[in-house]
Amino acid sequence: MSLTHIQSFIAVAEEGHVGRAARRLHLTQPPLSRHILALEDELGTQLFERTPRGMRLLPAGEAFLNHARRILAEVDAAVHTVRGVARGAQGPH
Amino acid sequence: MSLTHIQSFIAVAEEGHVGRAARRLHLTQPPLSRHILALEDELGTQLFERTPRGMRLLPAGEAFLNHARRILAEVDAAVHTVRGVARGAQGPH
DNA sequence: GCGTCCAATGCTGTCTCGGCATGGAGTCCG
DNA sequence: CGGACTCCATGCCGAGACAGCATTGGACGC
Repeated sequence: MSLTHIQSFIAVAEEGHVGRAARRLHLTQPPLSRHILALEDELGTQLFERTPRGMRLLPAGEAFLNHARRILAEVDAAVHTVRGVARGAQGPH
Repeated sequence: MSLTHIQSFIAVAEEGHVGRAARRLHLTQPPLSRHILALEDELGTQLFERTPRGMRLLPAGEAFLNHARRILAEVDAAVHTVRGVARGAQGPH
């Protein structure tokens, strides 16, 4: 499980389509497909239903999506907070 | 920025010592030291003060520690939630 | 000053990972 | 039917990342 995998998952969930998600992430389809498979393997359950049209979220996937977004948001908040603290402690003299 | 780096950061912050943190993570000291340096580089500020005794958190590091713990906790929650949903949707027939 | 203890760095082998090419399943239309 | 099309999955390979070993460099304490 890595932040990259989580990002890939969100993109696929939102696009419903591995190929489109790949373009959005400036990646190609095979590695992205493997990210999803790796996640499903690690979590021990399928997150998507494979349809001829693309990928549809399963209930487990819906649940994971909520957490996934929160994780990335928290990472983002961490970066901004730290930069703010650093600026505050060092910037204004 | 990766979950591994975040985990490394927490261990060093809690141990105040790269070597001890390395043992705790079943890792050696050099890669762990590089994890911290990579984080500091990415965040654009130092997180620790290097003392002859080890590593002491700077204010930016304290701020990051809070977020870091929340990130890992959220990841953990995600895993458990998904496993729970999968169990619920599949286990009881 | 010398031994000790710490993190940082140089280097190397291995493993990961992304991209290319291809496979295989399902669907639609003629 | 059958061929074309659209998906995701997989085999393969080369580049880059990363852990570990060995060593350096700096700071204390005696």
